[in-house]
Amino acid sequence: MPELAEVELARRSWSAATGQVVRAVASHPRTRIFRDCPARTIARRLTGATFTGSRAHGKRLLFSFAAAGAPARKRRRDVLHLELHLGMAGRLFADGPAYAPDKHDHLVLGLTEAALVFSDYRQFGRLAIHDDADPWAHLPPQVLDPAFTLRHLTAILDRHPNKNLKGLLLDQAFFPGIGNWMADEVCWRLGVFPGVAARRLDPAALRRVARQVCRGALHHVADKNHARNGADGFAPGSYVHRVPPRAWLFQHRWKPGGACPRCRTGLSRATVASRTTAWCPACQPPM
DNA sequence: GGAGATGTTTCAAG
DNA sequence: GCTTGAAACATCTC
Repeated sequence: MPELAEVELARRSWSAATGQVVRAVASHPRTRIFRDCPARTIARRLTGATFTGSRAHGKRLLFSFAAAGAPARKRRRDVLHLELHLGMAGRLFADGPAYAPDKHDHLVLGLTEAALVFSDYRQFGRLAIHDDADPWAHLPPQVLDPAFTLRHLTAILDRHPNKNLKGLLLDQAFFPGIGNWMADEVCWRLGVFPGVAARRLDPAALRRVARQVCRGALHHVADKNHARNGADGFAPGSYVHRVPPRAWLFQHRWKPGGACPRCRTGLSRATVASRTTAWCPACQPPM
């Protein structure tokens, strides 16, 4: 599930515990989640560390800690980061410090006043520990970054003239954070069949629509006024999961007999770029 | 029981 | 070298 907005929600669910100290780390050490970094390494490095902050980039999450025992004045040097990817079914949530881990809770950070949980029944998610000051220095610009310029996008399209639009949108090196439903949403708003080759696209229109969909997804799914932890009567740490409005393709793409919210034509479905893809045959005629 | 899944990596083939 | 496509991963839901 997790795309841009849900990753942001996941980040916020843990960030409420910023400032607390990790007292204990519990895990299911033999699961695939730990294929990049052994569970015991994570437990050893994080125990005693102070949770100092978090960032998200596309579908990646980075939680920063001040190492255990570092004098306060030196803490800026003794940073370590827990990087996390939610894969297909991973989720993060916070609970009380006495939380009892469930079957698929692969990592539980026991903090002073909360438990931070990474749960993932499919185990496509992954974890890693970084020591560099900025482990994300090499990542490409995000769609909503100022650096995601028309020139930047035009260069991508020029380099991959035969790649199709859907495949382009799903590539995290080009459009970090865009996943299957957001890719379909962009194609639909653009009025372009997802299988169309990059060389036939208008870079300015693609940039504008991709930014619209990213902004809209963050607004509708993870707006701070709606989705803050503890807001709307939800328990602290729980997910508050909104969905985009009915005018978005999102609301119709999985429904049997789902119709285009713009022209009411029945939606088509097929595999494009190896992923299930929905589009409107009238608004996005295959060319 | 079988198919498919809002993801990524790897590998083979064109 | 570049691109595409399929398989693999593990488990749940329909």
